Amino acid sequence: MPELPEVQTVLDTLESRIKDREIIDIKVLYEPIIECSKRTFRKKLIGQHFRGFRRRGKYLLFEMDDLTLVSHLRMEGKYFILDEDYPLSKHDHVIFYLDDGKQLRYNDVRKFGRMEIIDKQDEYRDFHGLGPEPFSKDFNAGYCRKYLNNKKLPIKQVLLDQSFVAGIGNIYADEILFAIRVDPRTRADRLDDKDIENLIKETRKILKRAIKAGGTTIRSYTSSLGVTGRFQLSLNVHTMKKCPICRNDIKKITVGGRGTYYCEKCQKEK
DNA sequence: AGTTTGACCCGGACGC
DNA sequence: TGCGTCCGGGTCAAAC
Repeated sequence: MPELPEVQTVLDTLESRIKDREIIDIKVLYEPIIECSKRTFRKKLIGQHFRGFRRRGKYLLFEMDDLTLVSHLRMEGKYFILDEDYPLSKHDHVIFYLDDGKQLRYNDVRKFGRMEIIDKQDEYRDFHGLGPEPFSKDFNAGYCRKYLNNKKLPIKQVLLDQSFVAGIGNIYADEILFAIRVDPRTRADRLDDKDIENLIKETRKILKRAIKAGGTTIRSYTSSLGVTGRFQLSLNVHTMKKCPICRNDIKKITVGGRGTYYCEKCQKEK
């Protein structure tokens, strides 16, 4: 499931492939994907060009001439850039016909992804109640301390809360907590100043490393594989069998309804 | 009133 | 072959 680094990779890839292309037609094959009506969607977007490619949390923001097209991939959303004669997949839900003869196809097995159109001048700061970007200066020790102080939920659950910090999903939450040696079930308000400092530092380090790994994907990108943003992640705990540090078995538990991997030897509850 | 939980949307994967 | 169950990101309603 695409998290911040994957979304960034998808955006970078699409920018290199469709920047300044015009949408000359649109087919919506599965309507619930788009937040507005098919008519409105087509009317607003046909004739617009892909000018800017930005990200907010896990949202892709396509800045067009007069509006912004927002796309969320949720679980399995993917974009493909294909020739018009390429066979349609049963999971292709929205097709953008581009002025160079290519098609941008949105493909989503789970049909969980969503697209919406927003005004261009909308500020993305409060977008969908998202918290600060992990790389922004707003995501600092003071902010975290204040946010976590009155949270009794497991820290893992708070990391997944997009209003705390934007862009972290299940995989990176596990990796971040492993990196700072904190048990995922630890009450958020029990993290001390050192933990918080580590949390910020490791979050940035891990996401940055993943984005960098994504750059490799862009270079090796082929249209038939789709712009998935997926790449070989070097994971330490998530879906792992053995702890890379102490070689003990990695435990799998449920925290806040999510599958959670951790090492009971290396990650301590506070 | 603010915080936390849970249902929902889907279909592939997996177990029996 | 065929059921039933599980999984998950974000939203929203319900419960605490």
